Amino acid sequence: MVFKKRLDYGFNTFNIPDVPRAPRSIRRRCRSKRVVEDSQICAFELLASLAGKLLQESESSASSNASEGHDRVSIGKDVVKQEIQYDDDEKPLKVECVEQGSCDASAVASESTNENSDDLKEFKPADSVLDRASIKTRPACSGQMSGDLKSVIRKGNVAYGNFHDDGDLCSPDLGELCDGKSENGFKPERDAKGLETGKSSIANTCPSKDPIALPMTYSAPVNSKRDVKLPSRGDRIPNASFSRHRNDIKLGSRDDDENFSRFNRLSYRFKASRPPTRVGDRRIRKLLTSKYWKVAPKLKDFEHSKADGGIRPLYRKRKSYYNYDRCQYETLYKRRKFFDRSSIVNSDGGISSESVCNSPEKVADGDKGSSAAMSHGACGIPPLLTVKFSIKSFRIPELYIEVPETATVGSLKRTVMEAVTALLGGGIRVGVLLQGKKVRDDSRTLSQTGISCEENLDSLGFTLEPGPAKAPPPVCSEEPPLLISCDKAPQQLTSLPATPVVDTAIPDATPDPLLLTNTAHPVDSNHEPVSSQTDVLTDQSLSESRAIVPVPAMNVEALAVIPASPKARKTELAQRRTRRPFSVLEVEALVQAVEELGTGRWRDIKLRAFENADHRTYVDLKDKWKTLVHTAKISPQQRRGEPVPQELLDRVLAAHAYWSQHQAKQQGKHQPGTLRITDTEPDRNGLATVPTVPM
DNA sequence: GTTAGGG
DNA sequence: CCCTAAC
Repeated sequence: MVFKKRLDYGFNTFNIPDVPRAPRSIRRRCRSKRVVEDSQICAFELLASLAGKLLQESESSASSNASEGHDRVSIGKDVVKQEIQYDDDEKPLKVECVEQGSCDASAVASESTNENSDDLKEFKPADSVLDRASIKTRPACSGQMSGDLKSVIRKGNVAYGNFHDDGDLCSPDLGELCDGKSENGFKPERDAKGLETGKSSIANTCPSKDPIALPMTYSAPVNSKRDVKLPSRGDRIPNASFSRHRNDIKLGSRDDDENFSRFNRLSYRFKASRPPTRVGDRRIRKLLTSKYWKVAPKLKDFEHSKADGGIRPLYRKRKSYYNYDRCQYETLYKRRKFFDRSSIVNSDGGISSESVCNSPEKVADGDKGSSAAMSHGACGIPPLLTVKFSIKSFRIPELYIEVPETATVGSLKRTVMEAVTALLGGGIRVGVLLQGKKVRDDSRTLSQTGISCEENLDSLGFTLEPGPAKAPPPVCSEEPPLLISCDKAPQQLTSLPATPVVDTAIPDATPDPLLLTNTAHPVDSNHEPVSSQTDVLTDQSLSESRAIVPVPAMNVEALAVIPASPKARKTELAQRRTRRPFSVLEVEALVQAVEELGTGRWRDIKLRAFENADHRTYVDLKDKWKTLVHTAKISPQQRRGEPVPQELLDRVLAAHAYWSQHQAKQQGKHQPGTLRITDTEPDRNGLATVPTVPM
């Protein structure tokens, strides 16, 4: 929380300054500031609550008064209220944008609000951000949320209904959506709703056809209504909030291996943004230096260990794992701090994300884009013509991975992950290829470069290159082009990741918190661990969601940090690992291992009982044992968390007493009489009895 | 890199 | 869980 707050603040500051000053209403201002903080803090909950409300409302209202505008309104109001309370920030921002006339989503929303309060309100439920996401997904999704909303909306607004009806919404016709939205005022508020929608969609796993579409949609609406739109800050802000949500979500998931893996995946995304630290990071850095990453060594060690059965090998292996874990952990933890950035990365499409783009229409917009668009908008340049880019996937630098046949799929994933992490961690740069040639002049406009020509769009590609990302000035870039659109989005395109390295970079913020959410959700909901490192690709739904979400912009923190001081980074680094309480099974395994090996040999214990639990380090085991001993000594009433069977606690005390006397360290041979097991030599592998808990 | 402890 | 001293 603390961190978050910091971030938020930083973000706020950042944003505020960024936002081009436009006349804002006082009210809005207040809101924005307030909101930002609040929303960020508990965006997730807010979303959840909002969703719940929306559903309820929609149900009741819809059923009772379908046609009445009032009903709608009421719903909208409720939603709005909540949003305001929780997510005020975004709105205010939006408002600002609107005033400026630059924001897409926000603009739409504002218009709707102002012009057609009724319709608009109804739509509001979905945040702008959400909208994007939601829009795509909703149609496909059967989620309650979406369904409810739909019904309500339909009743109230024709446009909205149409939207859904199209069903294909997802598809392609952003224009329609946009129009409908704008007209109806669909535009919604971003905050909670957006998240909700995103969630619902994710949860439902509805496969959205065009993940990218959302962003597009976003922009589209703006265009439709108004030609010009500036980039909206609102987007950025929302992103921040989203990112948070995402984090929360992520955190929520855990414990399973799968989850863990997810974690990793997610983490890697984040990781990209944050500066490498610790062992894992170091490794990564090293890896980065070379074009290829080889993971094999670890595996080799592993094999040897098995063959030899010698401790040595195991030891190595363990170490490697340890490091690995470290990395993962770090990533995860850091992700919180960096999540913003990371989110950006993600949204952009991380390495593998597919994003889709659809509409070829020219739109002015801003929010979406991760970077470029935003920046442009910020500048306030209203491009008449916009180019839309659809990025289906990123092309990444060649990664060479070598693993033994005996390697497990999990290890392969980790390996890939590591490579990707390394890549991201090292910093990524986006390159633009036009007709096979790199476009190096960043100051040229798309039209000048020829990118705006449809003929060239086909030959347009984005690449991710290792190397410190240079962060283009986030806010205003000279480049005017807001969006790039290409009908045929070249597959090679990749979204850009903002700057991973980020600390320094202030890259454009990316806007979408949604992505984060989406990503998270999908993962949770259905996806199985995808085979490939990038889950995103695998899952349609996932891809969608991800695609949709743009990803978070850099993180607020980063931004904040920049201005502030380098120290901030430290804080970031400090990110704590997510808490993963030991399960009874794990405790059981730990107790048994300690009974056999004694205390003081945590590395061996780790190897014996938790070798496959990458998230449990020997330090963790040692700490757990410490707490177990303490727990066993206190009264049951004083214990917290998942109750540990008394039987285990008794064993803990027995083993603790035994080894305290025998000085476990000396030799593992002695086993306490109380302890059951047996045999052995602790040193080697003799005892296999201990169950390994896969976590 | 491990251990052991304090925080 | 984190951080560190000590080894």
